[in-house]
Amino acid sequence: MDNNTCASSQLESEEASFEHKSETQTSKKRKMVEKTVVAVRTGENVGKLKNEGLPSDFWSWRKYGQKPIKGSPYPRGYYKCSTSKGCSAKKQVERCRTDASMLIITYTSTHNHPCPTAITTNSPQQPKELSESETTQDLSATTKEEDQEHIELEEEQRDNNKPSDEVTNEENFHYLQSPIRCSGQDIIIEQEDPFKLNTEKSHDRMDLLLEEEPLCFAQLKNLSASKNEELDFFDELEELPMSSSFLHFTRNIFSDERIPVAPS
DNA sequence: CGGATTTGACCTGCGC
DNA sequence: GCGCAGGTCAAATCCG
Repeated sequence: MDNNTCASSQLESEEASFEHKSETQTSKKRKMVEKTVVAVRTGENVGKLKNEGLPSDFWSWRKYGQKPIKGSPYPRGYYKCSTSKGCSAKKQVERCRTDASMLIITYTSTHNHPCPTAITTNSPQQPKELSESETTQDLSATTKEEDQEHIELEEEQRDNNKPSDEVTNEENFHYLQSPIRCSGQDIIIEQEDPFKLNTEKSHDRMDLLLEEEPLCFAQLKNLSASKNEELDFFDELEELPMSSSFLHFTRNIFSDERIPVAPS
C-alpha cells in the first residue's frame, strides 16, 4: 500500500474515481475491471505544459497502444506504468466526446511499487511532498497557465434519466482521493470525502454535463477541425494526464467538484 | 545504442 | 455462431 499512501498523500491528483461501465456503450464491452475514471478539463493552452518540463505524473507511463473509439472522434491511448517492470498499473486516456477540452483518464489496476516521487523528493519538479502551502504556491506558480483544469466527472451519470436501479444516488457514490484506490470488486475508499457535502452540487454539474448531447460535433469540429488539432490532442494525451497542474486543479477544484465512485 | 512511441495485427468479450 | 468493438502485443520507427 505504499503506493496508496503515496498516491493519497501526494497525489490527490487524480481524485476522481468512480467505477462503472463508462461510456454509454461500454456496458457491452469487457467485464468490469477495477477502474478509476478521472475527468480532467484541460486548458486551451495545455500544450504549453509540455514546455513546463514537469513530469506528467508521479509515475512514468509508456504508451503501448492507441485505438479509435466508436462514437468518439478521438482515439484512446493506452498506457502502462513503466516506473516498475512488474507494475500492472495501466491507464487509458481519451478525450471527452462531449467536451473536447476534457480528458477522460481511466486507471486500471494498481501500482505494485512505491511511488517514485517518494524517492525523488529532491526533485524540484515534484512538489508532492511539499506542505500544502508550499504545494499550493508551487502549483499556482507552475500551473498558472493552465489553471483552468477542472475535474468534471461527467461519466455516465447521464442516466439521470434512468431510474435509481443503476447509480444516481449519492449513496452509490464514493469519492476517492486517489484513482488508484479501487480494488477489483469493491472500491476501497481510502478516506471519506469531504466533498460529500457537495454531492448535490456535483449532481448539478453532472446534469450540466449530461445535458450536453454526446455528440457536440459543432464543438468537436471546431476543436478538431484540422489535423494539427489532432496532433495537439495526442500531445496532450501524453502530457496532460497528470502534471503538477493536476494537483493544482485538484486542490482548487475539489472544492466544488469531485468524482463520484459508483460500485460496479 | 537504448528507450519510448507508433501502428497494424491479433485476441477476447459481448450483443445479437 | 457471427460480427463488432475494445484491449493488447509486437515489429518498425523515432528520438535523445
